[in-house]
Amino acid sequence: MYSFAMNPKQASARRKLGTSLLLGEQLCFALYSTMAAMNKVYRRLLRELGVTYPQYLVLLVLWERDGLMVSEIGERLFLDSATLTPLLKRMEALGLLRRKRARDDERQVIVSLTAQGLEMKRRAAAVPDGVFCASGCTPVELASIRDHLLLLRARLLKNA
Amino acid sequence: MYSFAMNPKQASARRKLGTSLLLGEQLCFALYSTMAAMNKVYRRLLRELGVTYPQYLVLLVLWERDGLMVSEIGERLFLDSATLTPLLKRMEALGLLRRKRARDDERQVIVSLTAQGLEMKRRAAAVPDGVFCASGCTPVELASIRDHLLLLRARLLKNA
DNA sequence: AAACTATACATCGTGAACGATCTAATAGCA
DNA sequence: TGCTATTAGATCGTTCACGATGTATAGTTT
Repeated sequence: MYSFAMNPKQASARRKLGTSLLLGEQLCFALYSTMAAMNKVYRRLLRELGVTYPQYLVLLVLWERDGLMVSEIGERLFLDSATLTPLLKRMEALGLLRRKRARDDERQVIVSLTAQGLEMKRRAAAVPDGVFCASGCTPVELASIRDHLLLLRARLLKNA
Repeated sequence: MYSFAMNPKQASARRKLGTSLLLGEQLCFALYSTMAAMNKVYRRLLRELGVTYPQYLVLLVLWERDGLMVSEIGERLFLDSATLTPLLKRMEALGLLRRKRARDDERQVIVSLTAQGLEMKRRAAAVPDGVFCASGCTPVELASIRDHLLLLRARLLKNA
């Protein structure tokens, strides 16, 4: 017993353009709800490590390259200081990293891993495999979705 | 000047499995950051309507079918009452909808659009078009990504 | 009827996300 | 030297998201 604003013909025309007001047809809701489902999987996997997904992302960045400025972490994760500062403080309280002002430019806060933060990389090795299993997709499928998303992201940021 | 834990050969083997610890290769981060970019586009488009993206999702659901229970809205959006109750209260305060207990079963709260909430559908017609333009993708591309994501979402929820 | 279970929401606490605004430090320049 | 602009973070207020828990109602069992 649904009430549509458009008649079926109009709706079909809009569907072809990908611009429907129907929830089930929107790419963005697919993105939103898939992200939520993915988050649920990660939460379960990360619980034993004691970190959240955004915190795990910060660790990924620092495992690739340690001793970054807050803004450099932000560039990689598309987050600004309003989000990162409290997040990093929580991680510092957990003993995963240290934050200290650079001597040569005291505006900068350098973030570096503690021994505990480094050691966690070993324990986190199982996480991507767990996600891979939960996804039930082939590596080729996953890579294909990923590359399409990255293309979409680039276009969205250009037009944002 | 990056420091990898794995040598290139190991990394390549893992890449093939889609289970790398490298940020740039993870589907999940592509999802996460693309969602954030999409959110940015929506925020701009929805600002003149005075609603947030999750509020817009609730409107989409109610425009398709009015007078739903809180839990029915939650099923469609994959959200629970802890998220929806305050969100719906804010929307009620904005005058977009009404919440009232069902007479026959007083556990249920029935959510129905006000005239203002219904009328907003007309003004929101431009939103999907705006997103479509910002995406810079063809309708076929968008539908393809969407369908891949929905498949992934179904598998993730099954294994969550 | 009393006791139990399930359902439908509400509440609480924590952790993001981000626009807007603030402060301190640095850089550029006359 | 001063003046301004820029940069790097921090802070504030609002909104989501969700696990855990509470509460009232409804249904079911004994």
